[in-house]
Amino acid sequence: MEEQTTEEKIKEAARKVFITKGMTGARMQEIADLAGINKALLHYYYRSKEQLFNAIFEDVLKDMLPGLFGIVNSDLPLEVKVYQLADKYMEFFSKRPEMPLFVLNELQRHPKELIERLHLQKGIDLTHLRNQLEEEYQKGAIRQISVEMFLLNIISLLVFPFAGRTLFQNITQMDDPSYLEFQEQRKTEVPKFVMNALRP
Amino acid sequence: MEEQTTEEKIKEAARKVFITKGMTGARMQEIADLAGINKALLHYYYRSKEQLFNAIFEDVLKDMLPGLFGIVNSDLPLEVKVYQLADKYMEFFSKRPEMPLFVLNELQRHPKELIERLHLQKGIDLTHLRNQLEEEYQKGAIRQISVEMFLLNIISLLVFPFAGRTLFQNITQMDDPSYLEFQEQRKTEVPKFVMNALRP
DNA sequence: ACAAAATTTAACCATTTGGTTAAATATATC
DNA sequence: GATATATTTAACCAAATGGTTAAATTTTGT
Repeated sequence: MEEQTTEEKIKEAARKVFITKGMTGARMQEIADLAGINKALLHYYYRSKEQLFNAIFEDVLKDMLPGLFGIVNSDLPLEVKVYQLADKYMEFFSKRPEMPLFVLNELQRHPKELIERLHLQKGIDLTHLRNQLEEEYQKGAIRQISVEMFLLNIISLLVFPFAGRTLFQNITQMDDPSYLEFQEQRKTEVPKFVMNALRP
Repeated sequence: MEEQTTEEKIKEAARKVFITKGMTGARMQEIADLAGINKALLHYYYRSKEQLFNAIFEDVLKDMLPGLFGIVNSDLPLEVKVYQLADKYMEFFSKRPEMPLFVLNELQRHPKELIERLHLQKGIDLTHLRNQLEEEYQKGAIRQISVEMFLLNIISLLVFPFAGRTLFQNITQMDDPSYLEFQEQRKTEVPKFVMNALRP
């Protein structure tokens, strides 16, 4: 049936608890319970909450970011790239709706330690995308825009709807099924919106 | 000099601590210290941490949302509205950079109690903006777009850069001064981007 | 000056929490 | 079957934390 190692059970449980409760809100006991083991064994695998959290957080980031870099630095035409980014990321976060908020949150609350130690610190090479935007601009295909502006706009449009879901649903009085459908629409609407905005 | 009542000192301190540490991360002792009083007096004013938190959270929301409703439901032309929203909200959050993440976070972590009790539950009437978008579309001034799509796009573009600042700065290796300048640019770039995207 | 309200002091309490320990038991490995 | 590793049990600890209490002191309003 399930060939799940104890460490995997721990990681899965820890991930769930940390992501839903945050580092400060998470309880070691709850993680142990969810993993179906006891606290002693939990500490047998990870000496401290901090250590466990760091392991999980690194996993989460490794899960979340490389895909972004991959598409961004691919040789796809700009428009295809935008559509693929939207599709891939909305698909990804649809299965992990609380992940964005969790990451943003922990990143803002423990900036130094987390960032500097996590392999994250190198950033992503934006040269390729920068050139691509410049070329499209020279061709007259799009208006001028900096990589940073372009990237942040896309990321905002893709990620915020997950992080801000509760707020937005409340403002608009949208129920859950409607919001799911809405998000499904956005997989194509966001790229359309972005490409439209880029027209000269 | 400073005519600050004890309750004001408490609220100011609690606000700071809650916003930077979150409900679970905040400590009553820290709030008392920051307010320049002692724990006994803190409990003399607010019987429990939860009560204090609720008071603060309600304040924060009242601070944050009505302005949005105001502009959205005003009689301004669409384009002016978009520019004003951007300017007002980026100005507002520039002075309270951690507020968005705090609100999103607490809202997601205690949905029922917070939402249902806070006067928030009524939502905002979108009829006016919906009509405005429809009229502009009939005039051929913009392409067709739902209020929800329009609103969420704007909010995403305005709010995410604050909530996701750490992540984005790390991805792009942008330093603090650059990011401030970048945000300043966005006050006009975001409305431009949105209005561009709306062209038929 | 007097009473009421605000504030401090300081000790105290119960609970939660991360973490430890040691012995017992089960499981795998050789 | 012996040995090492994994897991449980259960008791325990120290620190942190939210909260209380009662008495003393200060401030304020009348």
